[in-house]
Parts: sequence; structure tokens; C-alpha cells
Amino acid sequence: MTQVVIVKTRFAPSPTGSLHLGGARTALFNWLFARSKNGEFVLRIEDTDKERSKPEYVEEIIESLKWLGLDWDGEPYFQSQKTALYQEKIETLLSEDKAYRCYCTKEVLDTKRSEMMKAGEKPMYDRTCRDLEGQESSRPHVVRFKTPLTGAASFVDTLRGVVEVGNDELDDLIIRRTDGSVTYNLVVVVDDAEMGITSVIRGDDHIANTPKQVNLYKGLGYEPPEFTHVSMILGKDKKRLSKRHGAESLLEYRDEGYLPAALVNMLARLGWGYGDQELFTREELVEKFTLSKITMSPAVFDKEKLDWLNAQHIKTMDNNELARLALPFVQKRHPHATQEDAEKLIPLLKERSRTLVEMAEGMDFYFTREIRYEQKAEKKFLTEKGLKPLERVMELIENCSDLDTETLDREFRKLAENLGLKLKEIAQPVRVALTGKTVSPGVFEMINVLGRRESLNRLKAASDIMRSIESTVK
RNA sequence: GGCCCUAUCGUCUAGUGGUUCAGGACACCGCCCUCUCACGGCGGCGGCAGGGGUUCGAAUCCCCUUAGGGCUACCA
Repeated sequence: MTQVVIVKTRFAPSPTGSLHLGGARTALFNWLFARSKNGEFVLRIEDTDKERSKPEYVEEIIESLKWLGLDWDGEPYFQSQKTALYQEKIETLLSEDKAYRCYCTKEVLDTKRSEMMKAGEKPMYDRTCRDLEGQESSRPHVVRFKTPLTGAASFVDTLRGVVEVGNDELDDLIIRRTDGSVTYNLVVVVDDAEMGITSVIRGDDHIANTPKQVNLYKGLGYEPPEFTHVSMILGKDKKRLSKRHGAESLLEYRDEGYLPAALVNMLARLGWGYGDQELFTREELVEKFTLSKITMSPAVFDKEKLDWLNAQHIKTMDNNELARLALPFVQKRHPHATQEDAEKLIPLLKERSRTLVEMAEGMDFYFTREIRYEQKAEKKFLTEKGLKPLERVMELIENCSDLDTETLDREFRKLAENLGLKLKEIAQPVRVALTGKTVSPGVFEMINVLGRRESLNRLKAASDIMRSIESTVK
């Protein structure tokens, strides 16, 4: 009988803040590994810190993961609901003499620690209560795990190989607080083991915790899983990413008009590579992802590269889908905009927008009734000299049988030639007339979506201005 | 302080002892394309942190230094 080992990974955030880029990448790697192996990926909320855990953060984390498209198997698991299990494990450790009650107060511990620091010693618990006779459960106490006094704790990291730390470096860690609540190191071990997690993929800030946890695995009679520690994500100043670096929460990127596909691509390429390939779809990532290709060194997050990636994904995305994602951004500027409007305008903007915000801005011309001319644009292009050509353009649009871009292109060129002008000499004034700006989508495309009536209205308005200049001059 | 982790262009990375005076991408700078802005195409700038070993041969292996990061909580 062959035993098939199914891969099972987990993302285990503590709901003490928003999901940030580092956490999102950890989640992504766990998700990718599970999906690439046809395994399971579960979401576990580590809410054992009652003080700092907040339900709204749980909501935000879930919303972020959904936005990225990282779906988990089953229901989210909350550690706060599994206290009985943890208490049972602690009682077992106690009864097996693998843990003990410690009656030292926090104050005593704190002063001892600072004294040790002052004396230049290792600030460790002095194990006063480790071998105390007669353990009273009625007195206030914490429960500490009996870390072996000799030997070493080691584990295999997928990327780094064997990591070993002498047990003399390790403290007797607290596994249950005075108030009876349980602590992180105990709980992760129990859960990872009980849930059957085969591969723990987490931030390398946990690498120093792992040896302690390995001792716990042994003490509880569990087999440790495979560990993979992923590096941190840094800001431009090479410091750990924080508010100072701009967007901290993943949802801020959503609100700035980035595509989930682009964020996933970005996060994957930050600390992982597949030859020279830069652009990946989610499916390709699942297909090509391997743990061994993860980089161990910390990576600096470069927003300019995200911009580029976002533009690339915008360019290749299906128009309808893109319109759906862009619509909220358009409606923020123009509340009456519809899905149809967005779909009509997408082709004009998808080649020239880096974000959905830029895309929505680029659509302004379509929704604006009264064109407000930029001063520089007006002065340069709405001139007396430009009046005649503009009038000819109006005639052209009036008489043009079909306002598709090919016809317009052909007719505009013909007109330019007849007038002895370059195409740009008529295209620029028309652009200003239609948008008030010198930068916009192509004029033929704009005329096409605006339609004959509206295009003529705008050209008429511009020509009136040009005429008034003419009369002032005279 | 102690312990642990990391180190290729400004940034993300390819590279796992020899077809590499180190390849790609972003950014930047030229040129081309062009109705503007973009897109795109072509080209350029730019790197193995430093020092010792090992080896016929080192970006690749080992050691030291330096730099950055983490842990050292009744946080996770």
C-alpha cells in the first residue's frame, strides 16, 4: 500500500493589523505551494493575544486574501476557539514533568533581566521554579516548558539546510500565562501538528523561534513538519516596510488602482524567480512555482516595477473584465458612468494606463460636458491661424459617412495634404478642442466614441474662441 | 551584549566550480516609430561588499571582516 503524502500548508496571520505586503507574500507562497502540489491551503487566525486582536482586522485580512484570489480550503480556523485543546496539551506536559508552574512575578523577572543585562550576561530566566517541590495550582502562576539543559535543537530549512542552536541558548518559555491564556509558541506547534500541516512556510523572523518549537514538538510527541523561511520585504531605505514607505495595507494598493493579478505577479517575483520570465499569470505561477527557487535575502519593494507590471497586466486583460474592475474608479469621478461607457472607453486607454486610477482620469474627456481648456494648451493651439483648418475638420466630420478610426485617419491625412499641413498641425488643435488638454487618447478614437454631434459641439466651441481672438486682434 | 539569518547592476533577479571579461527586467539616458501622452523596437549606463584560503580553475565551496536584518516578551 502506497501512502500518498498530501501537501498541506497554512497562512496564519494574527489579526493585530492590516494584511501588508510581507504577509501577503507569505500567504501567496503557501497558496502557490499547496495548489502546485494539489494539496490543501488553510487559513488560521492566530488570535491568542486578546489585547491586540481585533475582529475588524480579521475582516480586512479575509477581504485582502479574497481580493488577491488566494482561496483557502474549508472554514477559517480561529485559535481562540480551540483553548480546550491547548489546555489539555499543557496538562499533559505538566503531568509528564515536561513543564512546570512558575510563581515568579513579572516584576521580579523584569528586574532580574535588567540586572543580568547590566552584568553583561545572557538575559535568561534563572529557572528558580523549575525544580520546585510541591506545585500548587492555586497560587498565581505561569506554566513554563522544560527546555532540555543540554544538547541542541536543530531543524532542516528547505532553503538553508540544517539550522542548529544549543539548548543552553534557549529559555524555558512560557506556554500559559497567569490569566490562563496560552502563548504563541505552544499554540503554533499544537495546531500545525494537529491540523496535519506538512509544510510551514513563514517569515524568517520566525527562524529563531523554530528551535524552541522543535523542542516542543518533541515534548508533545509530534513529528516536526518541513520548514521554509521566507525573507522580509523592505522599503526603499532597506528598512522593514512600514507606514513611512507609503501603502502599508494591501487594500491600499487595490484602492490605488492596481490589479490583483499585478500584485500577485509582483509579490511572486519579489523573492522568487523563474529564469528570465517577468510576467506570470496566476495559473503559470501555480504551474511553475517551486520552494527551492525562493531567495533567502531580503527584497526591497519597488513601486515603479509594480507600475510597469500593472500596465502589462492591464494591456493583456480582457476588456469586459477590465471594465468591471475600472468602473468603480470611473464612477468615483463620474457617478453616472455605466459599464457600457467603461467598455467603450477601455480600448482607448488600456495601452496607456499604468493604473485604474490613471485609466479613469483618461476617460474624463468623455464625461465632461463643458471643456475647460488648459491655459497653455489654449494659448498654443486655439489660435487665429488654426481657425480655417479647424473649420475644415468640422466639415469633414459633418460629411464623413462613417466615423470609424480608419476612415477618419484617411480623411484627416487627405485634408492635411490639401491644406499643406502636417497631420499633427491639425490633430493637436482638434485634441485641445475635444479635451482641453494636450495629452489624451488618439483623436480619431475620441471622435469615434464621442460621436458626430458631440465632436462638432466641442469643435464649434473651440472655433468660437479662435474667432474671438481674431476679432480682438482686429 | 549573546545567538541566528542574509549579502550578484540603484532595485528585483538568472547563475548551483569551467561554453559568463556575469544574462534578463524595472528605473535612467540616447535613437527609431508617431496626431499628443503612452505602447513598441534598437542601443547605452551600471554589479559578483572586502580580505584570506580550497582548487588546474571560483559569483558559485570554506574562514574572517564589514554591512543589513531577526530573536533574546506573561506579542505573534
